[in-house]
Amino acid sequence: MYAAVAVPVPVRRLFTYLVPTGLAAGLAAGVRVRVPFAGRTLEGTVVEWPSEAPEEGVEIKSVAALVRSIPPLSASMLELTRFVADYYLCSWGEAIAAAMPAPLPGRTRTMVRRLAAADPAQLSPRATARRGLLERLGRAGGALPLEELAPSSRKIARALAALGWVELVEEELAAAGPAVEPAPLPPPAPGPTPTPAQAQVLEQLLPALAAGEYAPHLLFGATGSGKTEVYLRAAAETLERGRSVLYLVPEIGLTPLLIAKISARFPGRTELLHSGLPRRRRWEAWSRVRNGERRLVLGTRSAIFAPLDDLGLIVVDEEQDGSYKQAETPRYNGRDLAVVRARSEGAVVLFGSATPSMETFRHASLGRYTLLRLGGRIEQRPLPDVEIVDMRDEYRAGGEVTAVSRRLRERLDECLGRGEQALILRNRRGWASALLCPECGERVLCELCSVAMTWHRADERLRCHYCAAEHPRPECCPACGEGPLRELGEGTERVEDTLRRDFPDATIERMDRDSTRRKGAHARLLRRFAGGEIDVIVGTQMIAKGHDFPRVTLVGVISADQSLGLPDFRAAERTFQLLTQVAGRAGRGELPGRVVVQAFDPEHAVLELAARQDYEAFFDREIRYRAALRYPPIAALVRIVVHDPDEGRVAEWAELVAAALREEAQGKLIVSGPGPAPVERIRGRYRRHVLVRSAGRRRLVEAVDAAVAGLGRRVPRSALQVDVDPLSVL
DNA sequence: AGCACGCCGACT
DNA sequence: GTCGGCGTGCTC
Repeated sequence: MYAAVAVPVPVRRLFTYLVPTGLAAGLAAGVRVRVPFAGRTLEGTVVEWPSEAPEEGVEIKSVAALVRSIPPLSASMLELTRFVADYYLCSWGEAIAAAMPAPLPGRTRTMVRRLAAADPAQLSPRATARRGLLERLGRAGGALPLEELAPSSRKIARALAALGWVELVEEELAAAGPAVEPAPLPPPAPGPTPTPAQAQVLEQLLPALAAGEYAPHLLFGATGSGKTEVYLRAAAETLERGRSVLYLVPEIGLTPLLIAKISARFPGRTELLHSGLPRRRRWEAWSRVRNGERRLVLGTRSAIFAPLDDLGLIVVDEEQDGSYKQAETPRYNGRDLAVVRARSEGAVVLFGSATPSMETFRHASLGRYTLLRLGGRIEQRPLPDVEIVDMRDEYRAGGEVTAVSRRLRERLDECLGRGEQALILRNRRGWASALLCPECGERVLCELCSVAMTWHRADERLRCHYCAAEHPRPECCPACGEGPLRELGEGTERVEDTLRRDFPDATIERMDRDSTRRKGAHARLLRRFAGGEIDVIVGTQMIAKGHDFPRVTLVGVISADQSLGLPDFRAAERTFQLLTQVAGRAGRGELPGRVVVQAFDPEHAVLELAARQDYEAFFDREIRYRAALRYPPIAALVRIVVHDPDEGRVAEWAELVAAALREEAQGKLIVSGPGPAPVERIRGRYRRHVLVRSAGRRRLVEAVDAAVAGLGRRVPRSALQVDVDPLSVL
């Protein structure tokens, strides 16, 4: 009897194992097994039952053990992970690995045990490493776990095992699983009465939930329009009908209020699932869901794989958020998988956004998704009044020009005078974005990446934002030796400093990745702001997400048009979303809001559309641009990055990749490149990319798969990153 | 990915 | 002769 096993290695195929008679009874599709693989033992998943052995020439090994502590994957989860493997072009084993919590270390381990025959005295006097290991084993009572040895010592252990001096044995560790006794569940709490707008949307949504069939919806409503209550009502309805609910959010850290709200509303039914949980907790949570003890999962991207059965509803809040896309293999998009999963399970999908992705809004406008419009802000609060400031006027006016315009200063003055609060968005960390040599015109670049290093004055370090490189500020230009260096571009630190000078009596704090690095710092900052201890927060895009601050009446945006210049087809979309989101922070309470947007190109259509908060006009404009250039969502896109420390090899391999794709394309795909990636070098690796586009996504992915497979040995697979539906091409 | 295998240079 | 460093190619 044979089993086809998916193992977590980047090889897009299954491996066949013999099933020992003793294990045959417990084996079924979806069961975890330990199998010998290339000299080690891996945990894999049985996915198929081939009736015959693979052809000649390979020694078929046997399944080593059945892992009983992990419940088998359900048929629908096998189907979903298989889809991930075939669509995002990774191995099935990698897809399964992404779908489950990371293995707990020490369920089983390999021990190196010294055998009686081992006598260090018989070793050659030069075999110091071997003798050392034998002696170390002796001191440790004869055995050590292989995983505790350094890689070089592992090699020696294997050599000694081949000589018969030590043996490698699998040791089972006691799997401590706390027994959970099911408690009777308290009834769900009633929520607030829906507003008329919410009630109207629910009137359309509830019949879809009652039908119990696949039905995608887009809940389109401004920040503060009350989308959360619609999600919760839909969840209550689904649970009521005995089906389970999956509620996805971009980042769990931003949702403490939501967590509290959901647990209060559905006591005892909710499970939190995200990669920030400690491994053990993650396994416990996963098991509770798998066992059916919890029927509502709130989680981030990877929770799309939550082992819920009879799924009736998937909520994807802030569906446009880039966090739904995984940056590493498998590069899946949780939002897109929501559709795949809902379709196969007959569930309702509810996407929510004030600024939907171009993809989702297009589906809605073509009628593929039901568009649910959630009108006006709660209690009919008006949209904020937006002013666009032309920064060129600041220079024309003469005098000292800082990142904070005269208009923004006036507005801040008024705002603080009324005892209200303000948020200032500057989407760039640090003090100065670059240090420039006035003599030779060079900027201080990272040694490993083709980007300028950022000056962080707070801790006096020059940092690369692409790799870990950092060093003190050079006295003079590293290129020509002249000095001193000039500061270019103002980041959050500098803006914070400027504001402190301009408003010495106000309490001003900064919120960016640097100031929130320490655990709890982010929450503490927000708490102080909510409590009125802070008047102004200056920060990066993280200030635009989550949280409702009723006393914020002013939002300022510094260099709003900067991100429009990025060489990325989504630059306008991202800028529009960020501006709309941050503008939505102004005037959420009783007080009216005001937004000051500073730009060097104030007439840019995207800024004007964002100022009017006119999403649909933005969509119509942007979709025409995407159509003209054949970019998503009009065409499907796959990006292949070739990267390696050797520039020549990258160029050569990228040509091979492009040639293979053109061969495969047969004129039916658009193959662009190869060309340098906009960031040409990261961490010492040169990068060139090829973009492939096509109207039909299935055909596109199959062609890329065939082309990459056809490259065989000519291009090492590890030098390629294949990104299906990339969010950015930088 | 990560492991074995094989070839090379350093060291004894 | 060993040993270990690194490039290549395979893993049931």
